[in-house]
Amino acid sequence: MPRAGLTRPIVVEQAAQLADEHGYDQLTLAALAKRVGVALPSLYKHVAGLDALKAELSLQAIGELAEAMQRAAVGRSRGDALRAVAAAYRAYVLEHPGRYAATVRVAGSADELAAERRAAADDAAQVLFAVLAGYGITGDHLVDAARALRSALHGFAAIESTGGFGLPRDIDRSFDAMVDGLDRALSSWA
Amino acid sequence: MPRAGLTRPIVVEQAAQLADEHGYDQLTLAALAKRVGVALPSLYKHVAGLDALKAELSLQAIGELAEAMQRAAVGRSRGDALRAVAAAYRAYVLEHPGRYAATVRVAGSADELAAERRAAADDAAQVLFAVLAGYGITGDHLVDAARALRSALHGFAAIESTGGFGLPRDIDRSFDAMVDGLDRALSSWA
DNA sequence: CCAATATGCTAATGCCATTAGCCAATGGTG
DNA sequence: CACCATTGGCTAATGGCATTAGCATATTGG
Repeated sequence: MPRAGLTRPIVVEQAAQLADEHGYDQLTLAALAKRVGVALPSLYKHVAGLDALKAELSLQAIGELAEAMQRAAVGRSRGDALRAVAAAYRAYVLEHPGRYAATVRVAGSADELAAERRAAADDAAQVLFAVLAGYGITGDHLVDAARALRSALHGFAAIESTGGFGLPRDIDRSFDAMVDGLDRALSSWA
Repeated sequence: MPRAGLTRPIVVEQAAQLADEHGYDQLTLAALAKRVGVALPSLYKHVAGLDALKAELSLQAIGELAEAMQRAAVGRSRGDALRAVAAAYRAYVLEHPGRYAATVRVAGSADELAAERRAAADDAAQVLFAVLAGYGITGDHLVDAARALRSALHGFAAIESTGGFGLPRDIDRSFDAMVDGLDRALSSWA
């Protein structure tokens, strides 16, 4: 029997594409095995199981998102930085809904990768902190502002990517309005 | 064999409690059957299956949340109304994380209850619209503002209820800071 | 070229959802 | 009070998915 030539990175990447295309809840070892042309148990040569695969995917996605935000922020400040980072965040979620869903893990999942995942999440947080520092926000207020910003971005993206905005009003405009509102709120934060 | 005396409302309520106590992803017909002291297939006499049960639960939860928001809003306006509704929203999610998770359904799920669910979601939206009207926001801007408000509330609640806020900073204070920021943003919306 | 390792496979187990079909409890009616 | 239709429970059987065990064949380093 000829080999399929799978590797751990290939398996994770295929899982990411499968999740993006068909939804995170459709990410199953059976579907993944079919996609890569291999019998289901063969996947266990590359990943430790479904949970481990999801943990791996989560780590990768958080890293990708952090990097996208970082790229967007470089060379900008205040409103420009905020708008660019917000747009990058939203774009990532729309392009990679399955991966993004994977980033939402119950904290305290004590898997192998928990520490790495925390580190990647920290990278993303640092980008937000840098943007907020441009508004002159410091100390505890910085944490408050980062949480508010993250909440808004996550909430909007989560609702949009599940089709939760029912009304006909253009969603791009609503997003711009929200980011403008964030800019005003941050300009007089504390 | 003595009867367990189940009814459809009892089954749904027990499912809600199970989801709140052990997590929405732990809501399974097997676990529910064990909880109510009945063999798994017996549940099919009351609900059409797991998906139907989840749809039912979603509908109930959206209704409960809308009602909580409505009660909080009555007799208040602007900042007072905003703060009360936001607090009620957050409290509902923290008290009923499993139910809240059920409210997040991919739109276009063409189940029997889709229309009723839309109606319940509309009730909730009306509360937000009423609050925002107090800020003098109208027309398309009203939709934008409602989406921003909903995004912030949903995002914060979703992150908090999964333990996603890592840093030690007090979460209550962060929530208050976010709501204050929303108040400022809405006071100069468009 | 050969041996060690890596990568694939089939078979077997267990959990969950679903359907079919049976039987007993319940409640209304003559 | 007895009868019977309905209702709500059950067991058995099926099928999907995850996981583990054990086997066989490619690949690769020496």
